[in-house]
Amino acid sequence: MVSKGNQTKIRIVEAATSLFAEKGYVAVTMKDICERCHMSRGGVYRYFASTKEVFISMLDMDFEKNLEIVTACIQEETDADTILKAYFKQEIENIRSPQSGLYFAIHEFAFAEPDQRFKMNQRVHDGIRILLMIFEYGQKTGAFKDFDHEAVAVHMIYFMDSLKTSSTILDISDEMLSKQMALLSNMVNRFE
Amino acid sequence: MVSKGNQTKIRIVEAATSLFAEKGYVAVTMKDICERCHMSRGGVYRYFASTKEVFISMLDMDFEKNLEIVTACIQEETDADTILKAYFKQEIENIRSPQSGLYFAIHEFAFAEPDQRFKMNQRVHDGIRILLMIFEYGQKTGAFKDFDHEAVAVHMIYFMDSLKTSSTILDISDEMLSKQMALLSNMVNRFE
DNA sequence: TTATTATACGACATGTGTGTCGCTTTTGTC
DNA sequence: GACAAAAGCGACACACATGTCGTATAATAA
Repeated sequence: MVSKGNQTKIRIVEAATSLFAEKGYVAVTMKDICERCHMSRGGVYRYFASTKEVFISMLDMDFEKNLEIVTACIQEETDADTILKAYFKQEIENIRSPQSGLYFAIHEFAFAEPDQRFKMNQRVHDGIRILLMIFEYGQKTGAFKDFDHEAVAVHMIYFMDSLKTSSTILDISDEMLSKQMALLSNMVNRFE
Repeated sequence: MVSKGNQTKIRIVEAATSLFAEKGYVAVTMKDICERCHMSRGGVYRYFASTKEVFISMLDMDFEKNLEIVTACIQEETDADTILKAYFKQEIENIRSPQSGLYFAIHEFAFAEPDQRFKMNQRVHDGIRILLMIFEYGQKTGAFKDFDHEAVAVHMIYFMDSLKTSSTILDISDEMLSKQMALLSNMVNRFE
């Protein structure tokens, strides 16, 4: 028997995702979610007991997707510098996406639900690990100069996070955005 | 006649501030504030009609304080590099402060109240302006190398913001923190 | 001391979200 | 088509925050 319930679950999470992107985490209610996915309270509560559960589900789905994209990106490209550029480009797309409000919601979630903060730490840590892989590869091939890999990785992740989290709130021009990426590139590339 | 009401107003805002630092902006209710400052609903509502008003009051007070500190810092020190270091040091103190949750609350406030986002932009803009002043001074005296002042200022502000905003959520060691400050210093200092 | 006014109180009516539960509808199987 | 199980519904009781308003208390002036 193919479960129809799983389909519904995805439908609910997708509806909730758009809500989280618009209103953040705390402000979204179960009632909102019910309305957005055109279901009754009873229907939604069959699958999720709280917005917290919905959010966790969303995080898990989103995370799988992200990991796929990045690993595909790494295997496809050959030059370390090109990989890094592609990585930056992808992040810029995330910043410019209408869904970018989600990054703020994730922060809010971590703040509001202390028992889930390990997920944020996990997320950050994974991001750092990916950058470290790129750095190591780039240094072996001579594309990158000598620098403190970990510190720079941490720096990039935090900085990107700031851009993503506040993209809904603050205006930043395309020009400034590419200047920022150049600053980051300068931290690893040979030429001054 | 010396107004007692103004004293009470400050008392309310101070109580609310500690709440915002603990729970963020959205999660704090008027009821919470009443309890924290040991006043009745009627008493508090005489001064503020909503948590939004309380928060705005808090922002204004906090802002004045910050401006004073920074300008005092600039006038006191002589060497540009020392000024920058002092600036970093102050920011680290903010990150480590038990009140650091406030930075997240400010983000949440800006996200939740679109009509108040201009205040955030103002805040960021002022931060950038201060850095630009330091940079200009530093370059004149030969302490700093040649670089894109605006881009680096924007970078520092965003990066610091990330550290402050996520300090409640993520762990970062003292060692890593000083490494990060070194990375920022390298963006402006002469030696490689 | 008394009158006046600013300050503070807390009960109340209202609005809104929560989670449950018995019932109906749909789906899949025999 | 009949039956059982899964999926979906929406009314209900409950919890909680809001904002108001008549009353009480404290502060100040005459």
